[in-house]
Amino acid sequence: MDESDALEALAALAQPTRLNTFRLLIASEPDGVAAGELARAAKAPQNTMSAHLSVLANAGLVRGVRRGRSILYRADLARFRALVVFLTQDCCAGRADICAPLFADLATCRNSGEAADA
Amino acid sequence: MDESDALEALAALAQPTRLNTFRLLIASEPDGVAAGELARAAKAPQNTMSAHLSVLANAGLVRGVRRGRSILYRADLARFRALVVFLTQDCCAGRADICAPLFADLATCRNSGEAADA
DNA sequence: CACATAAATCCATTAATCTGGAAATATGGA
DNA sequence: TCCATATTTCCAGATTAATGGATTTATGTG
Repeated sequence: MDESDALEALAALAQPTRLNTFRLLIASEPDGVAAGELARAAKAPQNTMSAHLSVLANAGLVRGVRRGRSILYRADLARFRALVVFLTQDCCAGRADICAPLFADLATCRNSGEAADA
Repeated sequence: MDESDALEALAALAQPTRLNTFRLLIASEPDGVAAGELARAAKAPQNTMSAHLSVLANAGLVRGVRRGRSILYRADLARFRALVVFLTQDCCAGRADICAPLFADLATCRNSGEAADA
């Protein structure tokens, strides 16, 4: 993930329909959702959703594979993580003091998914 | 940080001059950088940079305070962290399995700022 | 006050993005 | 083969974003 990749990913997510679609796809991992169902969920025409999916796919954030007559889209979680890491590296590089509160914030998120554990 | 805030922040960062300016401002915390120096650093005309700073400021990612004749801009780290948390919550909510690799990725970043520690 | 510096605002031009109708392509079934 | 379904591609109009010249506002200095 270089700067150009990050810019493309940020631009892809900086659009309401695409952000919501991507969130839905993350929530739908690892099953994926067909293009038509994504269009219905977003209340958008099929060709409009297709254009949005193309933007997300070009940014590497989603991928579609044909499954019968449908094309099943899935979020690329590794790519998404790479984006988050790219962003956080800006504040972390040699500046853990600045970045530390981020780990505190994320800790809540982390624990919410773990059963009560050490 | 609601969805609308996140969209504005993403759009603000999805532009080369603004992303680089924001990264410079993070690196310059807590001192800040004057608007004119930011324009020089980005090799952009002063009014163009002013427009970009206005976008970043409206997104809450930076803030400018007058210091003599200059206006000193600083990154709003809390807001930036809120954006990262907003993004990661999508994959973390009840799905720690999906999100776990993110913490592994960020751990490198975390340790790079800490002196060898437990 | 007169002048220089720093940044924002105004404005117009250009470029990019969003949107959706219409047509094309791909798959599966009778 | 013929038809229905699912999705993409093509294309054009409408909206929004980026850019930079000229001007204006704000501040500091002599």
